[in-house]
Amino acid sequence: MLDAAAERLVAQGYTATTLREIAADIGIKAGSIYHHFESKEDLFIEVFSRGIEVMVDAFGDVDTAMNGCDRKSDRLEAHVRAHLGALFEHGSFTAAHVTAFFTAPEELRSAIVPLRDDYEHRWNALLADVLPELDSARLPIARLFLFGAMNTTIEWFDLSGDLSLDGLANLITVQFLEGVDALNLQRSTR
Amino acid sequence: MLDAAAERLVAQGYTATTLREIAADIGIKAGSIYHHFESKEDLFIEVFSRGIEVMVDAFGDVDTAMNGCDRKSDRLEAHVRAHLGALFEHGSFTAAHVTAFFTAPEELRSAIVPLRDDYEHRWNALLADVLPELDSARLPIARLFLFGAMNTTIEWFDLSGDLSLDGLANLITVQFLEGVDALNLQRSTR
DNA sequence: GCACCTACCTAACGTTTGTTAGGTTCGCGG
DNA sequence: CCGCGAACCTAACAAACGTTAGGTAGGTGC
Repeated sequence: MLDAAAERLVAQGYTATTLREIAADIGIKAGSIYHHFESKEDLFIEVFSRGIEVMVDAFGDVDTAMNGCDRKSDRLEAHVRAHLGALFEHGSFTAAHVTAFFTAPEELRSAIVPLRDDYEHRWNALLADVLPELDSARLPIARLFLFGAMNTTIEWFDLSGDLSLDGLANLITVQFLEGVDALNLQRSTR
Repeated sequence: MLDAAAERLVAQGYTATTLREIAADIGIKAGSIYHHFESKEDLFIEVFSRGIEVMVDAFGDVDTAMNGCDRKSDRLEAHVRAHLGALFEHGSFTAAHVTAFFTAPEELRSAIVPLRDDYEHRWNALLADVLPELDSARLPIARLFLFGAMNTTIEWFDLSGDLSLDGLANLITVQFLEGVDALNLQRSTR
């Protein structure tokens, strides 16, 4: 049911997604939703929260797996890959969060913001470690650039296309670190 | 009235924006809108179209103004600046387009897609000229990275903050061309 | 002064929305 | 076999939506 809600969110946004649609998707009636959630807002708070949860979990997994990693660019790339994985490989929760969060009403958003901040702080810490020479005031901006590149992939990237998620993660990381000119050097990434 | 519609779009998305709200914003009643537009869809087609129009015009202005420009990175930066200008300095049409386009119904979107394609082709041509050494298959991806960085600025950039639009355009261009490490060298851009 | 057009209003229409109260079905524990 | 709670349904509610028909005020041209 949360899955169905997330998929509708991605396709239609918050207001256009009706409880009757979600109910029909899973074969029940709209009124029955209120046996599991107190309101529409309550249901979607859960969906958005899980979207962040997936991202945070993926981030944590990479952190432990990459514990003794020497090359910092590899660590960054692994985290980029994890973020993209959350977007494309773990259901629609994260995708729903990224695309539909700003279509939700204010009250709902403010309940989610603390979770978002937590995830952003992790990335800030990561970037501060990977790029120690970067001015700390400029660090959040660099993160926003990176987030922009990663999150807008939902609007165009196709999992079944020629480019794999690993390849995409590599492209984004290289482009982020060394600029667009370096893209050509990364040909044979699968 | 189109302005009011665009501002509502930015704040609430397509479905959550009602004709009664727009009417109230400009001091008329909802029914009166139908004297100017055939339907809600019709009204927002006009709004989205103007959003692209603003971008295309800004692009064209830079193209003529930068005609005899030698340094290609300067040309690119000027275009980035123009795109950001369309987002922040020319009303809410472009901002509405970027934030709310995917919240609109399919039929409306397909009426706008040709205009979008036109704008994207201009950017592809520009990037092919500025970055001749870049593999042409990778060029659209580079453009999408750049668009991602530029368009997500709506979610965080503040015109009244320390960073100016010129400075932001410079940061994005440098980051795009040379990578995140180069950001530190671009301090004193006001 | 008459006709006409533009811009707006009033008042309603049919539909859809989130939500609720009350009833039904089914399975498990005792 | 009984009781009970979880999961679901039915049927309706008020509110809000896009939309429409018909009417009104003011200005313009003849």
